[in-house]
Amino acid sequence: MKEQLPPKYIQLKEEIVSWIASAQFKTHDKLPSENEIAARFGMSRQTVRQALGDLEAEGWLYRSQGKGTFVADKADGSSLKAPQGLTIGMMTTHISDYIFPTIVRGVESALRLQGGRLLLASTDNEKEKERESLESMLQQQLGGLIIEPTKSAEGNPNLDYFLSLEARNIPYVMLNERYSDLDAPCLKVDDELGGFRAAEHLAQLGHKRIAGFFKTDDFQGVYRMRGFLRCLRERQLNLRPEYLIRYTTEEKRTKPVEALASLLGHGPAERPTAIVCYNDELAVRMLDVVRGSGLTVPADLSMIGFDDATLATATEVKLTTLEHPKTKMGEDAVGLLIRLLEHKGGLVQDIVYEPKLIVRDSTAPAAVL
Amino acid sequence: MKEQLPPKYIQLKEEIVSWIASAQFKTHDKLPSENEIAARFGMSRQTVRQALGDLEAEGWLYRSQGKGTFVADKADGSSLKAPQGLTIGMMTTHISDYIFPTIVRGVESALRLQGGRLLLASTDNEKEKERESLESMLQQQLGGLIIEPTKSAEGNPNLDYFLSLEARNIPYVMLNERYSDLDAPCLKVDDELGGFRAAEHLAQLGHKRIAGFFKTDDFQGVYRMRGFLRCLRERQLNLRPEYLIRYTTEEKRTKPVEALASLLGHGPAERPTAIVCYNDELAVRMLDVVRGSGLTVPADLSMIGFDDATLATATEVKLTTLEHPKTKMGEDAVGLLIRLLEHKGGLVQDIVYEPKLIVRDSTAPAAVL
DNA sequence: ATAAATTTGTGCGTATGTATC
DNA sequence: GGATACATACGCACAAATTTA
Repeated sequence: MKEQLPPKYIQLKEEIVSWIASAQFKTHDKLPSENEIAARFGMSRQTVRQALGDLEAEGWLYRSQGKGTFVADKADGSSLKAPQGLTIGMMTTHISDYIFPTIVRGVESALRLQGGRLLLASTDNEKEKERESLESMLQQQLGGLIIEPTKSAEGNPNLDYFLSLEARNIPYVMLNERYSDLDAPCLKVDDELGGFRAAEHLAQLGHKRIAGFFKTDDFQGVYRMRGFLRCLRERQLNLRPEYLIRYTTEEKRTKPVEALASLLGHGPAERPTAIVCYNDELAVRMLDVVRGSGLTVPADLSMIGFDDATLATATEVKLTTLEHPKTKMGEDAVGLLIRLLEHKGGLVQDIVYEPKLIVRDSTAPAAVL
Repeated sequence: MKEQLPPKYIQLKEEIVSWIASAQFKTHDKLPSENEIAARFGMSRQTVRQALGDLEAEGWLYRSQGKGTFVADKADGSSLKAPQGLTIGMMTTHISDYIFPTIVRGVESALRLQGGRLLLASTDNEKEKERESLESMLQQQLGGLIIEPTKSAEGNPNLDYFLSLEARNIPYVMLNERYSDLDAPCLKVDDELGGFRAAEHLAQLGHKRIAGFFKTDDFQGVYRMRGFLRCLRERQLNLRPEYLIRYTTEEKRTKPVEALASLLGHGPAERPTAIVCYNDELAVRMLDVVRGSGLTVPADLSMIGFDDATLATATEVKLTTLEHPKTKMGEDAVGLLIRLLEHKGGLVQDIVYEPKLIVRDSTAPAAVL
């Protein structure tokens, strides 16, 4: 069985598109001449011309007799009217987990109203997958990109691709947090305020011994923790060191659960009377821990989560939580992108949502001592 | 002053466009062959090819190896040449709800491994939105389509779009159920078997009075109910008419809940000792009803759901349920599509998954009378 | 300012492969 | 199998626009 390779000119097209997608050649850069490409790839000039001709028709390049071949500016409609309709790319850390599907839903429905299409990819929080998906998406005619940054301590190895987006005048917005080295608008919840309001709610109910569990390998968790700590400080509530548990994504199924079990093992005068959980997903797991310790929520322990996930009302004790815009955030992201597309260059501002407290059954006044 | 004539291939393009504009050649008419045109206009076949190539890129013509060159249907904007890489469209009824995100996730990850892209749309179970999304997707160069049929009693008003897919040799597969008037492979769970196993499990635990709640405006629910009924019949368990509750999507938040509350209002000798719920989403809601009646699961009432959703373990009483392949189904859908793409025309078969019972805490032996 | 070199555009020739009928 | 039609690939020559020496 002979391996069927694609035709040479197709191979060359893919090669050249990858040059553009990876920002090796930016808008209005001059490509090597036809003869040079032919020599380099060991093909005839005619074959090169076929590839270049296709790419020109598809809007990737423009050519000028006597001058050369150049990378087209996809943004200005001169090259070619966008095939039809708008295609928006979206890259989220997780597709199926937690509140992310709800955000995607907002994006999709807002986009459909505009006659647009949604190209969806998941990074699974891995830089490598982010790179693969960026590369794949950039081979298309993208109208814009919505990206939820992949958390990483190692900086931003995919910066090239984002520069390529800018070079091609493709606008992009970020969700939940931003890459610090990129200057694009960001849609986020005021997590510091959320953390503060969570602690404030418990404090107003009379709780003194409040523990906090925060995932601190992303900014969301860090901000929620900051707001939490600020409230305790302002109210001059003492925070025992063992009442603040920080964990990473990898530890999320073990560390906070074990820590709470340990805390609840102490006597009634020692253990916390309320806890703040990084999000509802953790809070739901914590419910099991509390039950496992023979205690009940909220009588023995008040709990508060974040994000108002579906999970928060699936439980027996409906969770008090802080709301997250989810669907609206997705819709707003599309709206923002479209504004950026229309009058590009206009200055852009972040959209920050103020999280409201949703009081349900998992918080109650502290027992009077 | 010498008159400057346009290049030959431009002249030919104008000539051919005039043929189309004057309706000498109509949509899908076959043009003379390249050699014939070359001879007639006294130019080389290469020059003809250049003109035809341009016209094809501009959407006037389409060409088919071995058959000829034809006038394109300008109405469907499908004429532009493909960008690189594989783009798969997916249309699901709901993007954010329940188990659908997990299926999408399987599709996305399998596709990324192939260097492909996922174009996602939601129909929200509305034929109109399905049509919009199909139309939008068809403007792109699609490699294939994964569709979860939108339920409707009114047949399939979007049939022409699917026929258009077939005309363009774009393979598609269906999830969960099929449009009866379309002949495409389908990936589904054996819901009849699932319904049977659910009832069987309860029967083996000694339950005699088993109620069933099924959403019967889709085939999934109908099959689950059939399996449920078959088991009761085979075991000659009497089913009181009021123990079988059928409801529609619109009624899902009210009818089954009220029905269960009513059933549980009867005395211990009258009320059911076990219930089968259409899916885990309903089961979770039912848990609240049971608690509201002052009863406990599984001591007073055994419950079983379907699909092994995330919700099933978020509850205090972890739900016994029947598994659903979810991620694997998504991956398999991509694999099937790629097989169809490679040797299209090969006969294709449905993929049917056998649902396994997952026993957790919501089912227990019936109390001995 | 002119000429030479470079780069794309036009036009044609040949050969071979592959799909269709 | 043979004929036909389009697809791929390479070759050459010259024209036109632009840049460089």
